[in-house]
Amino acid sequence: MSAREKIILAAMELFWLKGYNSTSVADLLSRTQLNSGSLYHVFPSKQDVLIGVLEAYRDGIHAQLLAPAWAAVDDPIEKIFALMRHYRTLIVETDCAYGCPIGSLALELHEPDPQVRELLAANFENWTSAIEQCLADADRRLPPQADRRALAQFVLTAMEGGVMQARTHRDVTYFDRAIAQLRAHFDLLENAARVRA
Amino acid sequence: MSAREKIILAAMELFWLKGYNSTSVADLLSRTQLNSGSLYHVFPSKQDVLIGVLEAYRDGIHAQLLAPAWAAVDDPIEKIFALMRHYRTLIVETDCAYGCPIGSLALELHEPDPQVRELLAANFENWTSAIEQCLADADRRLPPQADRRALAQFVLTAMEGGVMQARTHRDVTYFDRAIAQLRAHFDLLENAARVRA
DNA sequence: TAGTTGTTTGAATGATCAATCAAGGGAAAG
DNA sequence: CTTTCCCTTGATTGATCATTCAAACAACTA
Repeated sequence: MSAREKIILAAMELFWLKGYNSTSVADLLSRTQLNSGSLYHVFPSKQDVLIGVLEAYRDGIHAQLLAPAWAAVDDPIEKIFALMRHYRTLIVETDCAYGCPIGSLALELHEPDPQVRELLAANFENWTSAIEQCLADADRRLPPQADRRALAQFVLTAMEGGVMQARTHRDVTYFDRAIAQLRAHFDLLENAARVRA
Repeated sequence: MSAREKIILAAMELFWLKGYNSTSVADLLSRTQLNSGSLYHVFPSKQDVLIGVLEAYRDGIHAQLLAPAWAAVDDPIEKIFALMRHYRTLIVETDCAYGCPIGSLALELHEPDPQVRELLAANFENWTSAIEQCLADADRRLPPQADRRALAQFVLTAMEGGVMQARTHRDVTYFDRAIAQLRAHFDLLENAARVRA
C-alpha cells in the first residue's frame, strides 16, 4: 500500500472520528507510522489530504456505500430505505456517535476553500443522483408532477437531519422517527399516484 | 454590560461564524477588549464559555428567535413556515454561508462533554417543543393518528438538512426545495384529515 | 562504477494555543 | 486612614500546531 493510500485511509477514519480541525498531522503520522517528510512529499498541505479524502468518498460511493446497502434489494423505492437502514446500522454500531462524514465536514468547515466546497457539493450531488435514479426507476409509482430531484434531495435532508438529532440525543429513535416520516411521505405520494391512475 | 455578557455575545457570534475550535480565546479577547485574566475570572475554561453560549440560546429561543419570526402570524401551521422563512432570510443575508448555530456545534463537537451534549439536546428539544405546540394548536387539521412529536422533529430535520445543503452548494434553492417538500407533506396530511372528517 | 532520480528521515522552526498568576486598582465597610 | 473584597492587568508558560529541509537512502540508468 502506497504512502498516499495509507494517509487517505487514516485520514478518512480520523476526520470522521474527530473532525478535520481536531485531527493533527501528528495524529495522521502516528496512525500511519510515517514521518512528516513522507506525508508532505505526497500532500503539499493538510488541506490537500482533506481534498484527497473528499475525492475518495466521491469516487467510492458506489463500491463502498451503495453496493453493500443494495446487495439484496431490487425494488427502487426499497433501495432508498435500505440505504437508510444502512445508516441506521452505522448509528447503532457507533453507539449513536455516528455522523455522516460529508455532512460533518460541511458544517465544521466554515470558510472552506472553493475546491473543498465544490468537493463537498459533488459528494452530495453524487448521493442525490443515486437516489434520483431510484425514483426514475419507480417512475409510475409517483405522481407525474412530483419533482424527482427535489424529492431525492429531500431524502438526503431527512437522512442528515435524522443523523444529526440521533447523534445529539444519543438515541437512534430520533433517526427512526425521521425515516418513518419520510416513509409516510412516500406512502402518501404512492397513494396519490394510485388514486389518480 | 458585564464582562460575562460581553463574552457571551462575542462568543455567540464567533462560534457561529468560525466554529468552536477555530475560535481562539485570543479572538474572544480582541473582540471584547478584555484581558485574559478577566475572561478566566468569569469562565474557568473555554468550554465554560461554550456552555454559557448554549444556555443563552436555550433561554433566548422565544425572545430572540420565535417572537420575531411569529410577529405577524397567527395560524399555527403558518407559524411553522414563517419560522422557515425566517431561516431563509438568514441564509440569504449571509450569502448562503448560514449554518444553524446549534446544528453546526452539534456536528463539530465529536466527543462533547456530557453537559455540552445535554445542552445541545436541550436546544433541539426546546425548538421542537415550540413546533409541537403549533401542531397541537392545529390539532383538528391533522390526522388523529399522526404522531405530533415525530412530525415536529421532522420539521427540525427538514430545516437542518435544508440549511446544510444550501450552505454546501451556496444556493438557497436547496433550502427552498426542502421546505417545499415539507409543505407538500403538510398539505397531504391536511388533505388526509379533511377526507376522513 | 558513478550518476541520477525519487523517496524517507526526523530534528528543528516559528506560530498559535488555552490557561496561569503575581501584582495592582478601586470601591465599600469599619 | 485602613482593611477587605472583587475584579483587572498582561506578561508568561508549556503544549501543540502545521510545515520545512538538509541529509541519508534506495532503486534504477548510463
